[in-house]
Amino acid sequence: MSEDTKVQGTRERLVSTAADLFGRQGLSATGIKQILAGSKAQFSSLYHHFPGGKDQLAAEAIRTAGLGYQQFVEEIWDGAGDLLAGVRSIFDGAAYVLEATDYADACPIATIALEVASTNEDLRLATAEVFESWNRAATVRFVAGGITPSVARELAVALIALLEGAFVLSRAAKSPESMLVAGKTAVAMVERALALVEPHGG
Amino acid sequence: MSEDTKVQGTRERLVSTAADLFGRQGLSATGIKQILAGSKAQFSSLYHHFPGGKDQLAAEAIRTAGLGYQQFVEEIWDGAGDLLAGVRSIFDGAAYVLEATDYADACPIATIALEVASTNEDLRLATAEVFESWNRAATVRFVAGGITPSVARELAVALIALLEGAFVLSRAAKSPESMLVAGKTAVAMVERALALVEPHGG
DNA sequence: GTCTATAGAAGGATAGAC
DNA sequence: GTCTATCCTTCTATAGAC
Repeated sequence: MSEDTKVQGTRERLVSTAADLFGRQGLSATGIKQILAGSKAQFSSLYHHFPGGKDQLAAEAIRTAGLGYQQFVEEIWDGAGDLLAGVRSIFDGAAYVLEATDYADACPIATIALEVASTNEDLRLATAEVFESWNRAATVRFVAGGITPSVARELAVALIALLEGAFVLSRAAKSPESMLVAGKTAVAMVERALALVEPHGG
Repeated sequence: MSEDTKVQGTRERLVSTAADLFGRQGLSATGIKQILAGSKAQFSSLYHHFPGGKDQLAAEAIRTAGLGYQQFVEEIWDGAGDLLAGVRSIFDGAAYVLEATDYADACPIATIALEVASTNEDLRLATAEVFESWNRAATVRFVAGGITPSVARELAVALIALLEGAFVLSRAAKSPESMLVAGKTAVAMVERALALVEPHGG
């Protein structure tokens, strides 16, 4: 009867519900009661699992959702034929999810990141660590594709910036245009870098 | 003794203070009392000028700050030698402002845009209109540079996506890296488009 | 570990004197 | 138009019975 025998314990449901709500409407706009209702949990459960209250829950939601999104993207990347097809799939997939969820599901941590950047140092660090983890993962893939480490890092940063910016613009406009254009741009960028690796055709 | 004889009336101070706070910590995290304190105004002033309360003030703050940032960027662009130098200056300027303000001053409406995208249709539309206005202004400049309208539109979208995404990443990391890389990427993008316009050297 | 009840502060908004 | 005081709700967090 230990906790890990449960399919999804109260603690996991709290983190998952919190991450969803934080991603869609932000940290401050999401009340603890709303999280409890969505998790079908009680006050006592929350403060039992997270003595630090909302902030501790938020820190864990950021890390869990950030890692979850990274894994989601890496699976898409692995499923694609090559580096370039992977980049294309990431942006196409993001555009698809945006439309399918009426532009509610986007980057799980961007809203929190902007909210806390100047107001909560612990949470800011949590978001920074997530983005840095994404950067490292993308850089590794570009290096594996034969691109030099410094260029690979720049490609990774640019790719993530394009993705994050397109999330903002697409959600605001309720249109996939920005995400599709961002994808086209990212693909062109990576294509150019790869062309420098193998200037000889085929 | 009409309102416009004053240097900056209560109404203007309210909008300006609100825009600043919304941009730095978000809409939900910013209380009306905090806005009043920052504006040295009273409750009655706020509800006199904005019968619709916080939402009406937010809508006006979004439009005013959005237009203000557009003018700020357009002045930078005008001050630069050419199209390409303008793009470079925008990102360098953004990186400079980020560092100078300890990563507090970034896009004035991105935080709100993400907060309200799925929760407040009026405010979502206000943010969408601002971004569309930026898009049009940038597109016009690229077209004036000889780029075809459809490519110009894509360049504008990509430029703004890079800028917005870099704001998120740079604020989270408290580092200018993302903004500088985004600028480099934007410059390369525009360079390539211009090269197709005048393939002959000089 | 789970429930109810409630404290204590902060939120948005309004009333009414001046 | 400006000031003070206040209403009502919501928020986070805790207490205490079981």
